[in-house]
Amino acid sequence: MTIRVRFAPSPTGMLHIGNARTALFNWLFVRHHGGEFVFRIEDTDRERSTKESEISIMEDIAWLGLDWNEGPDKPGAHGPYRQSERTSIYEDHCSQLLNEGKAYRCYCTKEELEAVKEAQRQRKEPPSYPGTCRNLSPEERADREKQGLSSVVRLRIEPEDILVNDLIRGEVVFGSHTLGGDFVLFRSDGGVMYNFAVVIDDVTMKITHVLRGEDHLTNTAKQILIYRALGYEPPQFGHMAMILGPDRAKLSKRHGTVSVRQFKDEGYLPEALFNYMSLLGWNPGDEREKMPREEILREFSLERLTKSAAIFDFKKLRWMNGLYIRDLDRDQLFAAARPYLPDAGNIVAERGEEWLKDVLWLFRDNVEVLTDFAPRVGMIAAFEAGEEAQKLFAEEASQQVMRAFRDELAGLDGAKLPLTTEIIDEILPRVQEATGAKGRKLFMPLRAAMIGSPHGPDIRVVGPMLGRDEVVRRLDAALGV
RNA sequence: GUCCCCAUCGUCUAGAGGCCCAGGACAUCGCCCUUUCACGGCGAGGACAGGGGUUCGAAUCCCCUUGGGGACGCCA
Repeated sequence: MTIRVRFAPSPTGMLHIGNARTALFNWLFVRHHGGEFVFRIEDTDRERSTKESEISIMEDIAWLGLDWNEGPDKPGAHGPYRQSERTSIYEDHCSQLLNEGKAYRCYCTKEELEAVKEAQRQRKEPPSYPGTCRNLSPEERADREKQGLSSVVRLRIEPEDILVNDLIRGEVVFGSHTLGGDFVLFRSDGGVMYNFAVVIDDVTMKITHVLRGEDHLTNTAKQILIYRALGYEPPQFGHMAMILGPDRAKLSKRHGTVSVRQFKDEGYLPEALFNYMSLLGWNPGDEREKMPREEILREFSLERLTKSAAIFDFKKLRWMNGLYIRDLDRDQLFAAARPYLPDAGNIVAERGEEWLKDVLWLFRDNVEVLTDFAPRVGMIAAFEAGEEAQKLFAEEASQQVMRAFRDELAGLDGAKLPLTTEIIDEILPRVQEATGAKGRKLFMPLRAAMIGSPHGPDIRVVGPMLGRDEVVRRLDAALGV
């Protein structure tokens, strides 16, 4: 039997990093075993679901390098793949349960239910549906229907222990009485409830393995009851540990960057995010951390999943992203960084693409995310002196160094141009001798004048990139000429 | 409150009874490389939550306590 997994987000916002990791692990598992990946959209909440987020979620999953065999955009044998298009399937199953007496209609109002719940809270009892409409006689039911009362459909639960045989957690037992009573399958407005839709979808889509977050563990008990009522065989379940924020609470917006789109916008590489996420709750069993996609895929196994929740370490992700940036060759770096340079168009028009590539290459060791390039490139391309540079310029010693260097350059024999590293190496000792400045006293003012910051790349390399005239111009500017 | 899950450095983790007075990585600090910053290299500090068992021997198995998380919707 081929293994089939699914990723089933609800399109109510950007792809969250927790969901992305769920998708990633499903993908790793199924691709490792040569199975099929189903993309399903859980849009039964019509209020909050939007087409835009459906699209953006699929884009982001694809950006991460994950692919799927069936989905809203890839019709297959088990569609449709949007829950909003499957209502008749749910309704049929619901009628079946109603006819068999395994489910029943409940006419309680929200107010009545809320009052019951409140009373239970007062008594420090767990909230639970009291079963008011559980054993309505046919007459009572007809009476309520005649009154035009709206109803929900509830599943009839009997006292029993429900065993969840979890791939990751082992055997977990739930008493059915802890589930909050007969739960709702269909809303009074005719909308299907999550747990019911999921079961029917997973069955009809022939899903064999359900890998999801641990927050669904209690749902699993309910879902097993539904499988049983419907007479279906449940799939294998595996509940993965959660990802937490630095405060140990479920990772959410207030922790900062939590959507894949945001990470992309902030200049993270999909390879880095892929690698980092795969290490949250999984590891290859040895000391490897930076692993290419294929290697992770090859070695992935459910047995190596961690059971405890992991705190998302933004710093470590940044570090790893820096590693991946340094893996890029000159052209790849240019392609990757260009979208993050607001001025790229002008710079290329003015100095050419090769020049920009040189600059990016020069800064690649100083950078952790792609957005780090912009300010650096900006300084060198447009020469905006930063605060530290300004301070240096004000010093008399710096002025002397800059003036001496400027005069040397300005007086350069035309035959010696264009400016090269060798020429600068000839000039530097003379400047040093003339001013008595050496070490950082010598280099920092010159660098600040050239790129706008006392820190950064070797001026012996930057000089030739800018050219003699431009360097002189910048020195003049720094000297206040 | 009830139910469920989890528990090794600040963080991610290795560890499936002796190889562990616990290894790696991020972060932090120091040194080296570098006429700057970074990269890179080397090094330091830093953990088996507590208590009972089981065993010749426990980070590893069992129990309790504590701590953390999750779930208790006519949301998904």
